Amino acid sequence: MNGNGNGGAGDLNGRLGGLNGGTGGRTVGVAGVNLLALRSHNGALILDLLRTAGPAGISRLELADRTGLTPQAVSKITARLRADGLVTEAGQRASTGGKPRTVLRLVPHAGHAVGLHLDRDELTVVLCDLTGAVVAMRRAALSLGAGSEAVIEGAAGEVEALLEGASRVPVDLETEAAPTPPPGPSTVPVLGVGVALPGPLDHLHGVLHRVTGIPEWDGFPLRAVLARRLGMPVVVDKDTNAAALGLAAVTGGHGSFAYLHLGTGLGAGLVIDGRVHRGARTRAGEFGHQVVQLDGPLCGCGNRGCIEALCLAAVARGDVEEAARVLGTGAANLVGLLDVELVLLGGRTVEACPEVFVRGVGGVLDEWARLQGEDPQVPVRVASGGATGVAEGAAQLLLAPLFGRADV
Amino acid sequence: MNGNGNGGAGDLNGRLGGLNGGTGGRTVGVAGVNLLALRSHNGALILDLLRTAGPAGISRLELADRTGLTPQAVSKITARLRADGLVTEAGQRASTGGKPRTVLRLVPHAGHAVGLHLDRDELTVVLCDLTGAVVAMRRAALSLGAGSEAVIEGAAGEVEALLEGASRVPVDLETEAAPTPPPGPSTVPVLGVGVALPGPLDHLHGVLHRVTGIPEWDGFPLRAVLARRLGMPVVVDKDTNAAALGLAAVTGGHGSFAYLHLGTGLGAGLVIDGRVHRGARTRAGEFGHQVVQLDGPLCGCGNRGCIEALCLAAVARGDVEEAARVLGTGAANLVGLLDVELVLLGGRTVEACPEVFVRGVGGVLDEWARLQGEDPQVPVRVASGGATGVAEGAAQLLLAPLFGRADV
DNA sequence: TGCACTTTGGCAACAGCGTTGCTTAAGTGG
DNA sequence: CCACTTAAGCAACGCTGTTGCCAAAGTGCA
Repeated sequence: MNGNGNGGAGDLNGRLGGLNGGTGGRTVGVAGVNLLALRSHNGALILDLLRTAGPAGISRLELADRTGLTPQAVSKITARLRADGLVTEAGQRASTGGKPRTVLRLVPHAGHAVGLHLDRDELTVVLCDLTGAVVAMRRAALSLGAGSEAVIEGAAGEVEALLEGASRVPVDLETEAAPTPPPGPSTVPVLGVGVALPGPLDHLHGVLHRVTGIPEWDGFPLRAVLARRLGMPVVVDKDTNAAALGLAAVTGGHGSFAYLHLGTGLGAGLVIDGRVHRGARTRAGEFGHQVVQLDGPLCGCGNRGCIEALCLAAVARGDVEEAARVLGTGAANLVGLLDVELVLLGGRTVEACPEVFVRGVGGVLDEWARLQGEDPQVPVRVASGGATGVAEGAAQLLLAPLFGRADV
Repeated sequence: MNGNGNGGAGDLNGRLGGLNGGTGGRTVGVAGVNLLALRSHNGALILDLLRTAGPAGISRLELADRTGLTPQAVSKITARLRADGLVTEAGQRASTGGKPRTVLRLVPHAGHAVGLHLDRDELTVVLCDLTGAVVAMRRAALSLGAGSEAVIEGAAGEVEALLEGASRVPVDLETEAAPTPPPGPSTVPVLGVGVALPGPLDHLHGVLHRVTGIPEWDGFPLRAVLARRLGMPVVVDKDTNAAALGLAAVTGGHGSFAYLHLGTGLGAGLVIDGRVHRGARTRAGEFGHQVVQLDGPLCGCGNRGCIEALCLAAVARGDVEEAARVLGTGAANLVGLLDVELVLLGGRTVEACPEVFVRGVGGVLDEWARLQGEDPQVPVRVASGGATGVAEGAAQLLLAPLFGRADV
C-alpha cells in the first residue's frame, strides 16, 4: 500500500543541454503525462536528491532506494545527467564487504541563476550556482518610487555588471571564499533572472499591482519589460514568497512552514508540502492585516485591529515583548489553521532583538499547544537568510523548477 | 511554455478489475514514477474528466484536448477503461461536417463506496456510486460517548444493513428515484468505508485523539478496528474535511475554497488546488479557536477571544448579525492568508438563518476587498451538502483516489 | 444518387521509458 | 589464494504514448 506518482515536470523547459524535455502537447487544465514528462520528472527528482545531498554526494543505490526506482533505472538516468554535465562521479564510499559505492555529486557551476531583490530603498543582486550558493553579489541604493524607467535601467545595469564581473573574476564574496574555483569558460551559463519585490503582484504573468505606497507601478508588466531588456527569462514574485522559497531550498524536505517577515511591514511566505503557496492570484500570505482585535486601533489599511498595526505600535513604544505576543497570537492562528511544522521569523525588526521574538512567539505557541493537549509544539526559529536571503530565494525561482519543484 | 507532470496515483491500488497498478517498489520520501504509475495516472485523469462530464458524457477528442494526450493514446486508455467496465459508449454528438463524435460516459454502478458520518448524537450511512450519487441511505440515533464497543457495533451493523438492503432492493432514496436501475448481480462491488467524525484525529493512521468532550476515544485505532470488523478497507477523517472533500467533488475544478462549519462548534475544511489540506498531523482547519480578540472573553478551550466563543455567544443572545460579522472577520483572515477563491458556509447554526450569515460574511469580505483595492471579491455561498453532505464526503475518501485525487 | 470532402477513431509499426536477467568489476575475509 | 559480497553495466524485454496510414461515417454540392 504505497503511494506513488506525483510530480511536476518544471516550467522552464529546454534549457541546460536538453534537460527537461516537455511534452510539446497543448495543455488545458490538468495535464496528461507522456514519456518525455516522465523522463523529465524522474531526472529532476534525482537531481533534487543530489542537490540535497550536497558536497557529501550520494550513491546510485541510495538514489534507487529513495526514489523507489530500480538501480538499473537510476544508472541510466544518472548516465544521462552525467552526459549533460550536471553530475560527476566524486570518489567512493567505504566498502561494506563488496564493491564500494561510487559517490555522485551535483556539478555546481553547470548552471547559474540571478536573484534580484528590489527593496524600497536598496537593491541586491546575487548570482547563484545550481546548489543555490552565492557566487557573486552586488548591492546598490535604489528608490522604488523613482519611476519605472530609472528602476528598470538601474536594475538591469546591476545585473549586467554582476554577470560581466562573474565571467571574468572567479569570485568576490563577502562571507566566504569559493570552495571550488569555477571552470575554464569565460561566460557563465545563466538560466534567467528571478525578481523579488514587495507585493501585491501577479506572479504568473509578472505584472505588478498597487505596490503599497507607490501607486505608479500598478499594472506594470515587470516580467515582460525586464525579459526584453535583458534578453533572458525573468520570473517575478513577492519578496516574502522568495524568502520562503529560499528557506525551503535549504530546509530541503517536503515539509510545511511559515516564514513571518517583520520589517517596515508584516507579511508571510507559506510553504506547504515543499511548495510555495501563492493562491490563485498571488495574494496568499497577507498576514499583516489579519485582524486579531475586533474594533481595535485603526490600521493604515483602513481596517481595525490588524496584527501589523498592533505589532508596529508596540515596537514604536518600545514594548517588544508585547509585539512578540501579538505576533505569536497571529502565528498560533496560522499554525492552527494550516498545521505547519515550523515557524521562521525574519526581517529587520526581528533581527533587532531576535531572542525576544523567538521567546515571545514560541511562548504563545507553547501555551496554545498545551491548551489543546498537544505534545510536540511547533518550533520557532530565526530565518537563516540574512541580508541576501530574499535575493537568493529569487534566484531559486529559476533553480527550483530544475529540481522538480516547479511553481503552479 | 506549458506546465506538465503532476499526479498522484492513488493509495488504494489493485481494485476494480486491475485498475491502478501501483509500482510494487518500496517508496521512501518522494516517489519516482514508472510506467505502471504513469498508466494509472493517465487512466485516473481521464476517469476524472468523465466523472466531471456527468451524464452528458464527453468525446474522445475532447479528452485528448483537455489532457494534452494524443487522440490515439486516449483511444487506447478508454479502451482499457471500457474493458474494465468503468466506461461505456453512450450515443453520439451531432456531426460538425464529418463523422460524429462518440460520447463516452462513466458507468456509475461499476463501483460503490460507503460513507459513514458519526456525529455526536446520530449516525448517517450512505452508499454512493462512482459518480458520488447516493444510492442508499440509513440514519440512526447514536451516542458517541456510549463506549467504543457499542459505537463500533452499532456503526458496523448499520453499514451491513445498508449493504444488505442495497444488494436486494434497487434503491430507496428520499430525495429522488434512481435514474438508471442497477445491474443484475445481487452483490454490489464496494471499495470500502469512509468514516467522518469530529476531530482531532490522525487521518493517516486512522487513530482518534482527544475527541472534544469524549476523552475515552483518545488513541483508539478506529481504522484498524472497523476494517477488521467489516472486512473491508476503511479510511478515517475529520467531519469538516469530509464535507470539504464532498464539496470539492461537486465543484469539480482544481480550485481552492474554504468550508466553514458552524454547528455546536466551529471548524473549517480547506481545499487547496483541488485537494483537502490536512497538514502534517491532520490538525489543519482549527478555525474555531483562531483568536480575533486579544484578551477577549474566555473560551472553552482555555484561550481568550476565539471566534467560536464570540460567535456562539452572539448566537446565544440572539444577535445573529454580530455572529455573522465575527465569522466574516475570521473568513477575511483566512482569505487573506490563503487566497482561496470561494467561501462555503454550513452547519446547523448557519442553516437556521442562511441569508443572514451569507450577507454578513460576504459584507465583511467585500469591505476588506474594497480596502485592499481588489475588484473581484471572494463569493460566499451556503454549502450544498444538506443532511447527508458529510457522509457523502466520507464516501469520497475512497472514491477520490480512483480519480487521481489521492490524499497525502 | 453519386462524388468530394471532413472528421472520427482504430490498426500497425515505432521510439523510448523503466524492468528483468545476466555478466563484469571491485572490494572483504578466511 | 579463493569464496563471497556488493555495485554497476549490457542486452533483451514489456509496456507506454506517438506516428503514419486507412476505414468508417457523416455533410454538402452537383
